[in-house]
Amino acid sequence: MLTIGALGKKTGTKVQTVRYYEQIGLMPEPGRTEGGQRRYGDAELDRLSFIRHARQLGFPLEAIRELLDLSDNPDCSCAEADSIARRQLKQVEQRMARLEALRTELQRMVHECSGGNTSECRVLEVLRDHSECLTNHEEIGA
Amino acid sequence: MLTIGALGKKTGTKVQTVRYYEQIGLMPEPGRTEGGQRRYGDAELDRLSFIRHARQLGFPLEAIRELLDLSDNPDCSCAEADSIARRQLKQVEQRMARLEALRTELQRMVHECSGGNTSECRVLEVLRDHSECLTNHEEIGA
DNA sequence: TGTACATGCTCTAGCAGCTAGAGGTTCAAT
DNA sequence: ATTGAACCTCTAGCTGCTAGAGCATGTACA
Repeated sequence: MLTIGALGKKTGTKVQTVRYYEQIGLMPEPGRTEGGQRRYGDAELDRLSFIRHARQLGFPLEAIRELLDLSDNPDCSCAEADSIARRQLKQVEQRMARLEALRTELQRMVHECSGGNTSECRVLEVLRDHSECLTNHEEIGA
Repeated sequence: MLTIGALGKKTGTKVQTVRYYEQIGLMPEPGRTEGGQRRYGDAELDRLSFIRHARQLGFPLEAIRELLDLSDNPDCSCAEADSIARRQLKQVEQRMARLEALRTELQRMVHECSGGNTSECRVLEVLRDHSECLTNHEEIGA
């Protein structure tokens, strides 16, 4: 039986995060000691490992919830899990493409900066005038 | 003189967002009509364009605050603006490297999935067992 | 001049996915 | 019995917005 701290250590999860997962229903309510402390077994360890691994791959918690459901029903078709993964892959590819464009623009800004004072700083100039940009980087935040 | 809605339209910013920028001190308090509605001039238009452009390039609001300060003092050395841009470039490059690793892993998951039921789904298997991963993707969220 | 109605106002709460802290309790070792 | 680390709950905060309630203003048209 593991304490919440031990569970956290084994999975690389902060204690608060484990409790948070419980709160939003991603982790089950565990057993408790007489004094009210959480104790975890192997099933919970596996589940949390699954969650953390999926998080490392960038899956949002809602997708992980679905994946856990699928994983709990071994007779379901795996098509759905596959489509969740494909969706995630697509997102990653989109973000990469966007970052690529940003990198190009930032490199250009930085390389052209000659080091005078701010009145002739290329970095600030480019920010002031969007038309100086070569690439499209319309959407914010992706 | 522009209403907040017109300003938003010109810069691709939602009205709420403009007010938010004012609230956190990134945009100045504008003049008001007798009835209390905000009215903006060209200086504010330029400032908001600057902010939005920097956001599109992924700069966090705090960095933008610094860049605006620098931009307001044309005699300062541009070294600082340069270093902010370099920092941002570095972050973009780090994120790209991370996404690259994730993409590889997700591609592998997806390509190996043969389409049976979930008990033998590669997607779920990989998530269950981290040791199946080829790449390191330790940190979450980057 | 009246009236419709788009747009404006403030205030509060919510999103993801945690993280940190206050103030108090339990557990395990000595 | 006592210490001290680790646990408990609860609340609030982070980034960068976004949405909605409930009301006021501004403008165009008849």
